[in-house]
Amino acid sequence: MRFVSAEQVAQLAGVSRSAVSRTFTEGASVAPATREKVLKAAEELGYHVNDLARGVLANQSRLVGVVATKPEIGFRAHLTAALTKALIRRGSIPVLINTGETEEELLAAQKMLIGHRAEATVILSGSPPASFFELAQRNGQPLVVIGRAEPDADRVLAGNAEASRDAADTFIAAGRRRLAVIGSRSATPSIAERENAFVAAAHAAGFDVRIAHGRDSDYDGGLVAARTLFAEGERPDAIFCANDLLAFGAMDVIRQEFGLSVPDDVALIGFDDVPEAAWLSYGLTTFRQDPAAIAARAVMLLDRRQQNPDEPRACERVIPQIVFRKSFSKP
Amino acid sequence: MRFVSAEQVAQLAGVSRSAVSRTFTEGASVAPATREKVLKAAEELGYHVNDLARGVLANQSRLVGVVATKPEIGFRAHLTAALTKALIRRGSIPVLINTGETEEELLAAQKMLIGHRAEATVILSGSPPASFFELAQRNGQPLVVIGRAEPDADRVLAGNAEASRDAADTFIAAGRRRLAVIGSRSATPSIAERENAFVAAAHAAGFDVRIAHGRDSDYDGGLVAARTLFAEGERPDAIFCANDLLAFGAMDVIRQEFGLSVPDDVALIGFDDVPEAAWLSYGLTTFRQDPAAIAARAVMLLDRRQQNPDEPRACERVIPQIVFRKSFSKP
DNA sequence: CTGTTTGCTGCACAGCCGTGCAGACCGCGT
DNA sequence: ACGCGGTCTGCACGGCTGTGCAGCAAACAG
Repeated sequence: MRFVSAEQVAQLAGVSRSAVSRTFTEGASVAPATREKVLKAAEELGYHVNDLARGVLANQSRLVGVVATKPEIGFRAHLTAALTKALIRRGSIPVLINTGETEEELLAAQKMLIGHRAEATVILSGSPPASFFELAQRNGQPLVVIGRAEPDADRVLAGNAEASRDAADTFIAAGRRRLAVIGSRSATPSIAERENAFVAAAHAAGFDVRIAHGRDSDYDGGLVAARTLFAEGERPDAIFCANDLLAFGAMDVIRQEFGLSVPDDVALIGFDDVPEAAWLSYGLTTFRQDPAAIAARAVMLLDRRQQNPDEPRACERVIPQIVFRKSFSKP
Repeated sequence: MRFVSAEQVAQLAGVSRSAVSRTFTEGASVAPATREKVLKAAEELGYHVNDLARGVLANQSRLVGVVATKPEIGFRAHLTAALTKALIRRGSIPVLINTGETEEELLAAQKMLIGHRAEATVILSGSPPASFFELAQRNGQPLVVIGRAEPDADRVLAGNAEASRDAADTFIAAGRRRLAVIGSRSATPSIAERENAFVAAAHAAGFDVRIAHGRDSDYDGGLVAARTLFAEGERPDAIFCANDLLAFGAMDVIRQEFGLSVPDDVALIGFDDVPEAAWLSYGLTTFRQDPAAIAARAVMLLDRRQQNPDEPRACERVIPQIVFRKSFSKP
């Protein structure tokens, strides 16, 4: 099945193909009468300019790759959605590459994107190898990385360290003494940074921190980590969870399996503020990350990079704000 | 910033552009020696075939549009992820159009997709106007609709009616008598179908059904609907919720605001089986929909349609199976 | 009425690629 | 040495588009 081409429209309208092209080009010089004829013929045939061919000519495809692992989970789902929306509003075409963490898969995705001359790639997760950045650079493809301190690309970072320190200080100010932190073994850089910053801040204040890990940074990870924390050793009275999903898992174990009260026996703080954090069953105190704000920064970096390819790498920071709910009240 | 072109590779390798093209074309005839030279030059320059131009030539872009409203919410997040994964595996390039429900926005998205010669469009939500189908048809663009009985397109349907009838029968068989159903005012066809089928089945068995609606089919909608059900009138002892999110909201209101027990005072059944349904706080009995299975059917329909454009519209059904958890035990 | 300006139009080319076709070259048989 | 078959190669074209340039007609000024 063939799409309608400008040639066909030109024939029907009785003009040259150039006239058709000019009709659909902003600011080109066409007589109103011919323009009318062309538009009518186009309408009749259902013609739309072939943006692919236009892109080949102008050397810009308007495609932007969004690379994410498990884009359906937790905060990443919201970030992905916000990003695609922002890209569409900008006139770009978001290509969602839902890939595994494997290096090969990532490189295959990159080949696909470079093959289609994607104008830029935004990376939400996974740990791209050095060759990834090198190839992108050589093809002049701007790269924006979200949530990872990657010096070879523009990046948007959450204030993980600041927030985590804040969490530790607030726990301590509220009189909590037996601190713990829950992270995961398959930690993304963000998760690891939160965990480390919390531990460092607690140590700096003279407190020890028990550390527990789930397999992944999800609900099941929270279950597992909380069970190890409460099954033996000194039970914590305040736990900082590296993201909300971990916190939900932990909270459920604490309440349902150990019969303890949140926040009386154990205070909890999460990270991300996904909508579930406000659900009545949880009421999780957490650090709010605004996906729309992060997406806006990413798009801004993209714009800037495209206008000015040789500028030094930039880094945007979005500082999360704590939102107090039932799982830990303001001291 | 320019991408590397085949011309440049040809020059570096000291061959003609045709040789380069043939090197990267499956099944073309190139001498091993030249192939080697070309590959080496390509590697050195970081060359990748321009799939856009290739697409212009072959009249196929490999782009597939995925149109969804709020792709970050509930089951739709999982469906979107599964679909993009399936498309990538098939060698297609998923373009995620995250659009509002507005007719204009939908048509703008369609123009974008047709302009880029997307080979097909999969629609996950929204109610496209008739002109949408007409334009797609005229441009020979296959359309797959998920979860809506749209006669002008191939479609994948969940067995909403079967499942909802099953829910009613199971409630009744368990001795529940005061039935209710929770839907939403901004109902998608799926939600409405579930609601109606449940009511019809209950009526057929001689039972009345109280109906409550949230604004949207989400957690907040569940809160609002449950409050109206329990604030006045005869309190139900069994509620069928048109999706899991509604069920979570309803369950939280029933337990936390009215101090009732689920499942002792009120039994609940949801729909979708999102991961949260298995969380300890909820343990929701629900109908499992497998996003991967639905995605696979959608891709299958795509394949079939592309091979055989004139075949009559097809309809695939995926029947959900009930998963029993704490919120309502098997009678 | 004539010269000049203005506004459009069509031609041709550029930007990528795949591929039919004819010709070059190599190896081989006689 | 010469013809022949087969493999590869380069040329040129086709598939879409945007745009510089030259030419043409109309409008306008004198």
